Amino acid sequence: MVPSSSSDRSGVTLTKPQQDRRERMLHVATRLAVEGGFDAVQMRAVANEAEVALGTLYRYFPSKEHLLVSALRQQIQALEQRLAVRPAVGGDEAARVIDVLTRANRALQRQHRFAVAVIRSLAAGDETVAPVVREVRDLMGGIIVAAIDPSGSTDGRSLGVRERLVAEVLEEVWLSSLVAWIGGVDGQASVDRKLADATMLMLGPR
Amino acid sequence: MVPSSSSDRSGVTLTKPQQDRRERMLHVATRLAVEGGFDAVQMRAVANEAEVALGTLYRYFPSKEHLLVSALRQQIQALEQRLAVRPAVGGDEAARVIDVLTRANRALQRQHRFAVAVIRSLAAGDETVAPVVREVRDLMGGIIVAAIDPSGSTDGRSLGVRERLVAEVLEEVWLSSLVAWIGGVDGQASVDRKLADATMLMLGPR
DNA sequence: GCGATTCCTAGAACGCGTTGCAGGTTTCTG
DNA sequence: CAGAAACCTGCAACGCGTTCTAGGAATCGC
Repeated sequence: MVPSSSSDRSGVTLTKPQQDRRERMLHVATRLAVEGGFDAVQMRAVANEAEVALGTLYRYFPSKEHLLVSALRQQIQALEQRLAVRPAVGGDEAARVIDVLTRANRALQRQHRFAVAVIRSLAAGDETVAPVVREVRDLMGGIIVAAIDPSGSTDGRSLGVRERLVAEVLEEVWLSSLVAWIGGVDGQASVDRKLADATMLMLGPR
Repeated sequence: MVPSSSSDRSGVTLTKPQQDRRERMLHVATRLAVEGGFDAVQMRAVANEAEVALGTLYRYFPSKEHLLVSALRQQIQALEQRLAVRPAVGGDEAARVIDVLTRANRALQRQHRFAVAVIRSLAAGDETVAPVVREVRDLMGGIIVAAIDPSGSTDGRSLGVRERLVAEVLEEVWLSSLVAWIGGVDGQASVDRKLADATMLMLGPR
């Protein structure tokens, strides 16, 4: 595990007041997203409420999407910590994976507006957000891998090729069914169902 | 097959000049998206080049996302037609599915800018676009199902539950890996690879 | 401690999606 | 064919993401 930096940035280290500012901006963005969704996260509003100039906000997060995906990353990191404390339950691989993914979904589904805002940003296809998107996906992939193999081999070296691929596919299904949900194409129950189906198709008995 | 309407709208029938207008708007939107991507599809520009008032454009397509997803629907319908003429090749289910999905991807990958624009719109989560998004997903699902079972039983009544679920999962993987591609998270080759992996995991030999 | 550099603030300004409005034109109804 | 209704046009106006500028504040190198 990395020494002390919990909300790390790539490369550069931030001074204390800078970490504070960054934290405030993310916090305000999260709150506004929870309360009013994508449209309510207005850059001017975030800057004002975080007591920061608009230009500063843009210096830390070069776009609205970047800001929102960063907020999601924070949430998923929190989820990861909770899972480290209370790992997935269940006898076999499939049960554990379904348990973990269902728990992850509940967190999002409790906050539809927030989910819409961040998932939309995740899928916006802005090139400059790519690094953060990759982090989010890696984080989620790691969570799934950990559910498949909770033996604690941190680097996952012990995992077979097949298991790694299964985790990858599940990650895709996760994102995509969330997209279908936030778009009103599917109900929120079908996110869980699709993930369970996919899991059983790949890990369950034929 | 439905009588004569090829570019149908839900319920209402359009007069000839209206169909023409609709066609022009979609055509211009597609061209602008191919040439310059999401940002180049400006509502004023589309209206001007399609020789239509801005208000009229909004009457037909209540948002930019709606317009772009409709353009995608048109393309996928075209793909469906091509596939009807020249069905998927390959001995077993897995090979046929991979063939079809690879072909579908090539069409998109040849036009990165268009792909970014439409996929982004597909995932924007705008509730008013939901009906069109559903159509796109159903269309794609149908294409996959047809690849699994090319026996021609149009309604798919002969298909087992498992096959239906596999098609659903593949549809999710398709969208999600496209999202990863347009976001610059993955290279374009990995879209094909992920789809092939998922297909083999579910339809191939264990 | 002091100049240089980087960071932060306040706010104006631009571009584009979206909406609203005042008329003219086409299409429906009887 | 007359009147009504729906549709279309041209254009002004609003809101918000993003960029830019000018100047003050903090930080770094020596």
